[in-house]
Amino acid sequence: MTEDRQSTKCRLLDAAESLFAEKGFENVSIRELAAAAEVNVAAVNYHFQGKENLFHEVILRRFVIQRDKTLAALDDLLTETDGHPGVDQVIGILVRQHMEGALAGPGSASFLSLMARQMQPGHSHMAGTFFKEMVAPVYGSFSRAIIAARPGLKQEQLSWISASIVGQIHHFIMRWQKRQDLESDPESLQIMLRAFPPLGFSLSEYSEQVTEHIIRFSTAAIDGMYPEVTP
Amino acid sequence: MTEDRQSTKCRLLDAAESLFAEKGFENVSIRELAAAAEVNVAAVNYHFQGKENLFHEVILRRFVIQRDKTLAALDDLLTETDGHPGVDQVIGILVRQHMEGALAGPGSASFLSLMARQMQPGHSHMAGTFFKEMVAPVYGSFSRAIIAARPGLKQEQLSWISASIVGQIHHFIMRWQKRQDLESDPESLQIMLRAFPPLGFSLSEYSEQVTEHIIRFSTAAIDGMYPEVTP
DNA sequence: AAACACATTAAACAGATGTTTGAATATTGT
DNA sequence: ACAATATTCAAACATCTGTTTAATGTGTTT
Repeated sequence: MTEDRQSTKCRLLDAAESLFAEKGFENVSIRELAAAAEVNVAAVNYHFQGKENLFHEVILRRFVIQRDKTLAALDDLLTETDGHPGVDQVIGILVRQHMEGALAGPGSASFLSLMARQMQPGHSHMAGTFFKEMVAPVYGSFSRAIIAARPGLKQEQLSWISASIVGQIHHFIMRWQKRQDLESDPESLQIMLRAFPPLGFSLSEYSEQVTEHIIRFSTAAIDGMYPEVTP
Repeated sequence: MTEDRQSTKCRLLDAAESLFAEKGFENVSIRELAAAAEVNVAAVNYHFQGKENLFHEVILRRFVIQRDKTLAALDDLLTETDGHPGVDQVIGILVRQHMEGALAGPGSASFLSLMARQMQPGHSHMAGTFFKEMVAPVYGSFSRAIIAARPGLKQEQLSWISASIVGQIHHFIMRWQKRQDLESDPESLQIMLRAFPPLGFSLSEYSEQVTEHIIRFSTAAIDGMYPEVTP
């Protein structure tokens, strides 16, 4: 049946995404995967020709979703603002899209965990696809939006700015994920909360606060480094 | 012999640090480790009571070195400036210490690679030690130095600022490491270089440019968000 | 020199790993 | 309804994993 044919493949992809994000590629056995997806152990080799390939398809699928969502959101902003968005609005979209994809998704922490693992040595075969399909389009669209907001900015200045912004985003996401890991170690958790109080709130509050901070921090930096030339 | 007793242990630690940073904990077998260190396979269990423990000792050793270097550098700055450093100087020290530790070390990419792996799920038992021995002291000293530079800043504002700075540092280091991985894939490398030209330079030039950018970006942000109250 | 604790060694261990097999079952096209 | 194709399944495969063993070597102490 056509529906079932996708069913096992799809159940495998879902289970894999969740498990890989949670425990890491090397720490998930095919048998564990098969059990979680309620399929036979041979299914992963039958449908994906190996564990490695399954991993590739998992992150590719998630990347495409994330990319399209971000591109659409940037597009919407440009039309809504008649091509003249604010820097804060553009940055806000980038932050929110990443936060949602990383902390909301099915299984709570899927996208950025996967991406972090993808970034590790040993998985560099996927790096090419990742840059071509994910980084390049999103970065291009983001750059155009920022330039629409600040026509004076040069390409190289933009490279630095976006790197600083993305770096902050990933770091704040990582902090939340680490916070979750430390639930089992109350003493360490307390130390972490003392050093970074915002982690004491709920996920949605944390997301809001982080978003607002990155926007304020980054726009202030941009304004300070490259003052807007308003005639 | 006393000298040799340390020799195998030390060779094992060195080999482990390099291999773990390069390939990741799970992707290095004890036999591989033993071969690299030119010791017997049983040595790691004899001296470290297991692979996991060896990993702990490896990152603990590196963390202590890194922590002490950073604390000393911050201390020096405070005495040199009679307790009144500039924000840019304080940030500069944090950035430079991280860049050196991450990109210079023996085996080229040791410290931050290890730290990134340590941050992964499954190694949370070390997270407690990490926060108590590494994050807390460095963050405390860094905070005091920043407050010495900007007496008006509140603790919570400091939390956000330092998170943004550390996030940038880690991200720029990660970019350089990923750039190295892509040497074998010229096409992807070219895409990466087009999106982020600074990676086209040498490591030392990259470090300098990154340091300068983070300092400028972050001080501009701080100045913009929390204007200095100069009477 | 004998006794001692420590270190190194090659070999073996038990278990988990990814993958393959070949038969059984289900789905499809005609 | 029948043949052809696609999928599922339990079992077996070879290999690699971390760890242990028991024997041998090494330097120090008595």
